[in-house]
Amino acid sequence: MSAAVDDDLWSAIGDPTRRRMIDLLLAEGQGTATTLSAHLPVTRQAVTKHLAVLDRAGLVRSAPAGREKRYHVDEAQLARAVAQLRAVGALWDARLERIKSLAEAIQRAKNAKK
Amino acid sequence: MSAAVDDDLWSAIGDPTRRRMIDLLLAEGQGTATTLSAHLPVTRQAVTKHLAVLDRAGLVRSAPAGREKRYHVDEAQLARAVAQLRAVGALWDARLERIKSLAEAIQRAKNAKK
DNA sequence: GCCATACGCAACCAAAAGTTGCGCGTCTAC
DNA sequence: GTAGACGCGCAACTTTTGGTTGCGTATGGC
Repeated sequence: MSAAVDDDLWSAIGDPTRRRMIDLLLAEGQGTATTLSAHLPVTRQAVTKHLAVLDRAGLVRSAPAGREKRYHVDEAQLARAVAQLRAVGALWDARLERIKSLAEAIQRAKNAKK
Repeated sequence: MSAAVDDDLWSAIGDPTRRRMIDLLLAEGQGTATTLSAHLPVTRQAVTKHLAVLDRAGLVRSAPAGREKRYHVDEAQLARAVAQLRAVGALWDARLERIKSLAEAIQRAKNAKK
Protein backbone atom coordinates (compact mmCIF):
# COMPACT_ATOMS: atom_id res chain seq x y z
CA MET A 1 0.00 0.00 0.00
CA SER A 2 2.28 2.78 1.20
CA ALA A 3 5.42 2.81 -0.94
CA ALA A 4 8.29 0.75 0.45
CA VAL A 5 10.32 3.65 1.72
CA ASP A 6 13.56 3.37 3.65
CA ASP A 7 13.15 5.93 6.40
CA ASP A 8 16.88 6.11 7.15
CA LEU A 9 17.65 6.82 3.54
CA TRP A 10 14.83 9.33 3.24
CA SER A 11 15.61 11.24 6.39
CA ALA A 12 19.24 11.37 5.31
CA ILE A 13 18.24 13.32 2.21
CA GLY A 14 15.48 15.12 4.10
CA ASP A 15 17.86 17.58 5.71
CA PRO A 16 18.53 20.66 3.54
CA THR A 17 22.19 20.87 4.55
CA ARG A 18 22.80 17.22 3.73
CA ARG A 19 21.04 17.64 0.40
CA ARG A 20 23.33 20.54 -0.45
CA MET A 21 26.32 18.48 0.60
CA ILE A 22 25.31 15.78 -1.84
CA ASP A 23 24.88 18.44 -4.51
CA LEU A 24 28.39 19.70 -3.81
CA LEU A 25 29.92 16.24 -3.77
CA LEU A 26 28.26 15.44 -7.08
CA ALA A 27 29.40 18.72 -8.62
CA GLU A 28 33.01 18.43 -7.46
CA GLY A 29 33.24 14.68 -7.59
CA GLN A 30 34.58 14.54 -4.06
CA GLY A 31 35.20 16.69 -1.00
CA THR A 32 36.31 16.83 2.62
CA ALA A 33 34.53 18.18 5.66
CA THR A 34 36.62 21.33 5.37
CA THR A 35 36.05 22.00 1.67
CA LEU A 36 32.32 21.33 2.00
CA SER A 37 31.94 23.62 5.00
CA ALA A 38 33.52 26.41 2.96
CA HIS A 39 30.44 26.35 0.68
CA LEU A 40 27.92 25.91 3.48
CA PRO A 41 26.59 28.17 6.22
CA VAL A 42 27.69 25.78 8.97
CA THR A 43 30.96 24.83 10.64
CA ARG A 44 33.24 21.97 9.71
CA GLN A 45 32.16 20.04 12.78
CA ALA A 46 28.52 20.23 11.79
CA VAL A 47 29.45 19.01 8.32
CA THR A 48 31.38 16.13 9.86
CA LYS A 49 28.28 15.02 11.75
CA HIS A 50 26.18 15.19 8.59
CA LEU A 51 28.79 13.17 6.74
CA ALA A 52 28.52 10.55 9.46
CA VAL A 53 24.76 10.40 8.92
CA LEU A 54 25.17 10.11 5.15
CA ASP A 55 27.81 7.44 5.67
CA ARG A 56 25.52 5.42 7.92
CA ALA A 57 22.80 5.68 5.28
CA GLY A 58 25.33 4.45 2.73
CA LEU A 59 24.97 7.55 0.56
CA VAL A 60 28.63 8.51 0.79
CA ARG A 61 31.87 6.69 1.39
CA SER A 62 35.22 8.00 2.51
CA ALA A 63 38.85 7.38 1.66
CA PRO A 64 41.71 8.73 3.79
CA ALA A 65 44.26 10.63 1.72
CA GLY A 66 47.17 11.74 3.81
CA ARG A 67 45.97 14.15 6.41
CA GLU A 68 42.59 14.63 4.79
CA LYS A 69 39.57 12.37 4.49
CA ARG A 70 37.87 12.53 1.12
CA TYR A 71 34.22 11.70 0.70
CA HIS A 72 32.40 10.77 -2.45
CA VAL A 73 28.82 9.87 -3.28
CA ASP A 74 27.89 6.21 -3.53
CA GLU A 75 26.16 6.33 -6.89
CA ALA A 76 24.18 3.14 -6.52
CA GLN A 77 22.76 4.19 -3.18
CA LEU A 78 21.92 7.67 -4.42
CA ALA A 79 20.17 6.08 -7.38
CA ARG A 80 18.12 4.10 -4.84
CA ALA A 81 17.26 7.32 -3.03
CA VAL A 82 16.21 9.00 -6.25
CA ALA A 83 14.03 5.99 -7.01
CA GLN A 84 12.31 6.46 -3.67
CA LEU A 85 11.67 10.12 -4.37
CA ARG A 86 10.07 9.09 -7.63
CA ALA A 87 8.05 6.36 -5.93
CA VAL A 88 6.52 8.71 -3.38
CA GLY A 89 5.93 11.34 -6.03
CA ALA A 90 4.21 8.81 -8.26
CA LEU A 91 2.07 7.53 -5.39
CA TRP A 92 0.89 10.98 -4.44
CA ASP A 93 0.35 11.95 -8.04
CA ALA A 94 -1.80 8.87 -8.55
CA ARG A 95 -3.87 9.71 -5.49
CA LEU A 96 -4.30 13.31 -6.61
CA GLU A 97 -5.31 12.10 -10.05
CA ARG A 98 -7.88 9.76 -8.56
CA ILE A 99 -9.32 12.57 -6.47
CA LYS A 100 -9.49 14.80 -9.50
CA SER A 101 -11.32 12.27 -11.66
CA LEU A 102 -13.60 11.52 -8.74
CA ALA A 103 -14.48 15.18 -8.49
CA GLU A 104 -15.16 15.26 -12.21
CA ALA A 105 -17.43 12.24 -11.95
CA ILE A 106 -19.44 13.95 -9.24
CA GLN A 107 -19.67 17.03 -11.40
CA ARG A 108 -20.95 14.97 -14.31
CA ALA A 109 -23.52 13.30 -12.06
CA LYS A 110 -24.73 16.69 -10.89
CA ASN A 111 -25.08 17.95 -14.42
CA ALA A 112 -26.97 14.84 -15.42
CA LYS A 113 -29.42 15.37 -12.59
CA LYS A 114 -30.10 18.91 -13.73
CA MET B 1 22.41 25.83 -10.21
CA SER B 2 20.95 23.99 -7.26
CA ALA B 3 17.24 23.36 -7.90
CA ALA B 4 14.92 26.06 -6.56
CA VAL B 5 13.74 24.15 -3.54
CA ASP B 6 11.41 25.48 -0.88
CA ASP B 7 13.04 24.24 2.31
CA ASP B 8 9.90 24.72 4.41
CA LEU B 9 7.87 22.65 2.01
CA TRP B 10 10.57 20.02 1.74
CA SER B 11 11.21 19.67 5.45
CA ALA B 12 7.45 19.37 5.94
CA ILE B 13 7.42 16.26 3.76
CA GLY B 14 10.88 15.21 4.97
CA ASP B 15 9.60 13.86 8.26
CA PRO B 16 8.52 10.20 7.97
CA THR B 17 5.55 10.65 10.30
CA ARG B 18 4.27 13.64 8.35
CA ARG B 19 4.70 11.77 5.10
CA ARG B 20 2.60 8.91 6.45
CA MET B 21 0.01 11.38 7.64
CA ILE B 22 -0.28 12.76 4.12
CA ASP B 23 -0.57 9.20 2.82
CA LEU B 24 -3.38 8.53 5.25
CA LEU B 25 -5.17 11.77 4.50
CA LEU B 26 -4.97 11.03 0.78
CA ALA B 27 -6.19 7.48 1.25
CA GLU B 28 -9.12 8.39 3.49
CA GLY B 29 -9.82 11.76 1.97
CA GLN B 30 -9.77 13.40 5.37
CA GLY B 31 -8.94 12.74 9.01
CA THR B 32 -8.60 14.14 12.50
CA ALA B 33 -5.66 14.11 14.88
CA THR B 34 -7.31 11.23 16.71
CA THR B 35 -8.07 9.05 13.67
CA LEU B 36 -4.59 9.64 12.25
CA SER B 37 -2.85 8.79 15.51
CA ALA B 38 -4.73 5.47 15.55
CA HIS B 39 -2.74 4.46 12.45
CA LEU B 40 0.56 5.89 13.63
CA PRO B 41 3.09 4.93 16.30
CA VAL B 42 2.79 8.30 18.05
CA THR B 43 0.30 10.00 20.32
CA ARG B 44 -2.53 12.30 19.29
CA GLN B 45 -0.62 15.30 20.63
CA ALA B 46 2.39 14.54 18.48
CA VAL B 47 0.10 14.24 15.46
CA THR B 48 -1.46 17.59 16.34
CA LYS B 49 1.96 19.22 16.27
CA HIS B 50 2.74 17.67 12.89
CA LEU B 51 -0.60 18.85 11.56
CA ALA B 52 0.33 22.36 12.66
CA VAL B 53 3.59 22.09 10.69
CA LEU B 54 1.79 20.80 7.61
CA ASP B 55 -0.78 23.56 7.98
CA ARG B 56 1.95 26.21 8.16
CA ALA B 57 3.51 24.74 5.02
CA GLY B 58 0.06 24.94 3.39
CA LEU B 59 -0.03 21.20 2.68
CA VAL B 60 -3.22 20.60 4.66
CA ARG B 61 -6.20 22.65 5.68
CA SER B 62 -8.72 22.09 8.44
CA ALA B 63 -12.47 22.45 8.89
CA PRO B 64 -14.15 22.21 12.31
CA ALA B 65 -17.02 19.74 12.33
CA GLY B 66 -18.80 19.70 15.68
CA ARG B 67 -16.42 18.50 18.32
CA GLU B 68 -13.85 17.30 15.83
CA LYS B 69 -11.46 19.11 13.52
CA ARG B 70 -11.12 17.50 10.11
CA TYR B 71 -8.01 17.93 8.03
CA HIS B 72 -7.63 17.38 4.32
CA VAL B 73 -4.73 17.70 1.90
CA ASP B 74 -4.39 20.87 -0.14
CA GLU B 75 -4.03 19.31 -3.55
CA ALA B 76 -2.41 22.25 -5.29
CA GLN B 77 0.26 22.59 -2.64
CA LEU B 78 0.94 18.86 -2.59
CA ALA B 79 1.31 18.98 -6.35
CA ARG B 80 3.95 21.68 -5.84
CA ALA B 81 5.74 19.46 -3.32
CA VAL B 82 5.70 16.53 -5.74
CA ALA B 83 7.17 18.80 -8.40
CA GLN B 84 10.05 19.59 -6.07
CA LEU B 85 10.69 15.93 -5.41
CA ARG B 86 10.88 15.43 -9.14
CA ALA B 87 13.17 18.43 -9.57
CA VAL B 88 15.73 17.16 -7.08
CA GLY B 89 15.48 13.64 -8.46
CA ALA B 90 16.03 14.92 -11.97
CA LEU B 91 19.02 17.01 -10.91
CA TRP B 92 20.74 14.12 -9.19
CA ASP B 93 19.89 11.76 -12.00
CA ALA B 94 21.49 14.14 -14.47
CA ARG B 95 24.63 14.36 -12.36
CA LEU B 96 24.80 10.59 -11.99
CA GLU B 97 24.34 10.21 -15.71
CA ARG B 98 27.18 12.63 -16.38
CA ILE B 99 29.43 10.72 -14.01
CA LYS B 100 28.54 7.46 -15.66
CA SER B 101 29.27 8.67 -19.18
CA LEU B 102 32.47 10.25 -17.91
CA ALA B 103 33.54 6.92 -16.48
CA GLU B 104 32.77 5.27 -19.78
CA ALA B 105 34.81 7.82 -21.65
CA ILE B 106 37.78 7.11 -19.39
CA GLN B 107 37.30 3.42 -19.96
CA ARG B 108 37.30 3.94 -23.71
CA ALA B 109 40.47 6.02 -23.47
CA LYS B 110 42.17 3.28 -21.49
CA ASN B 111 41.22 0.63 -23.99
CA ALA B 112 42.47 2.80 -26.84
CA LYS B 113 45.83 3.16 -25.12
CA LYS B 114 46.18 -0.57 -24.82
C1' DG C 1 62.50 20.54 12.69
C1' DC C 2 58.65 23.84 12.50
C1' DC C 3 54.42 25.62 11.40
C1' DA C 4 50.23 25.40 8.50
C1' DT C 5 46.38 22.67 8.07
C1' DA C 6 43.05 18.89 8.47
C1' DC C 7 40.95 16.10 11.52
C1' DG C 8 38.66 14.00 15.90
C1' DC C 9 36.73 14.40 20.43
C1' DA C 10 34.07 16.59 24.17
C1' DA C 11 31.09 19.91 26.36
C1' DC C 12 27.61 22.71 25.63
C1' DC C 13 23.20 25.04 23.52
C1' DA C 14 18.75 25.46 21.02
C1' DA C 15 15.08 23.73 18.47
C1' DA C 16 12.20 19.89 17.20
C1' DA C 17 9.74 15.53 18.09
C1' DG C 18 7.50 13.07 21.45
C1' DT C 19 5.49 12.13 26.02
C1' DT C 20 2.17 12.60 30.16
C1' DG C 21 -1.30 15.12 32.54
C1' DC C 22 -5.18 18.04 32.74
C1' DG C 23 -9.18 20.97 31.72
C1' DC C 24 -12.85 22.36 28.58
C1' DG C 25 -16.41 21.94 24.98
C1' DT C 26 -19.68 18.85 22.43
C1' DC C 27 -22.24 14.92 21.28
C1' DT C 28 -25.17 10.97 22.91
C1' DA C 29 -27.91 8.01 25.58
C1' DC C 30 -30.71 7.49 29.25
C1' DG D 1 -31.61 17.62 31.11
C1' DT D 2 -27.75 15.77 32.93
C1' DA D 3 -23.89 12.03 32.90
C1' DG D 4 -20.52 10.04 30.72
C1' DA D 5 -17.75 9.51 26.79
C1' DC D 6 -15.22 11.55 23.22
C1' DG D 7 -12.34 15.00 20.86
C1' DC D 8 -9.55 18.76 21.34
C1' DG D 9 -6.16 22.30 23.21
C1' DC D 10 -2.69 23.78 26.49
C1' DA D 11 1.34 23.20 29.50
C1' DA D 12 5.45 20.95 31.51
C1' DC D 13 8.92 17.79 30.69
C1' DT D 14 12.33 14.57 28.15
C1' DT D 15 15.06 13.10 24.18
C1' DT D 16 17.08 13.60 19.83
C1' DT D 17 19.15 16.32 16.47
C1' DG D 18 21.56 20.15 14.29
C1' DG D 19 24.72 23.44 15.55
C1' DT D 20 28.42 25.79 18.21
C1' DT D 21 33.14 26.65 20.57
C1' DG D 22 37.37 24.86 22.35
C1' DC D 23 41.20 21.85 22.38
C1' DG D 24 44.44 18.04 21.35
C1' DT D 25 46.68 15.35 17.74
C1' DA D 26 48.60 14.03 13.39
C1' DT D 27 50.30 14.98 8.75
C1' DG D 28 52.31 17.53 4.89
C1' DG D 29 55.32 21.45 3.05
C1' DC D 30 59.18 24.32 3.55
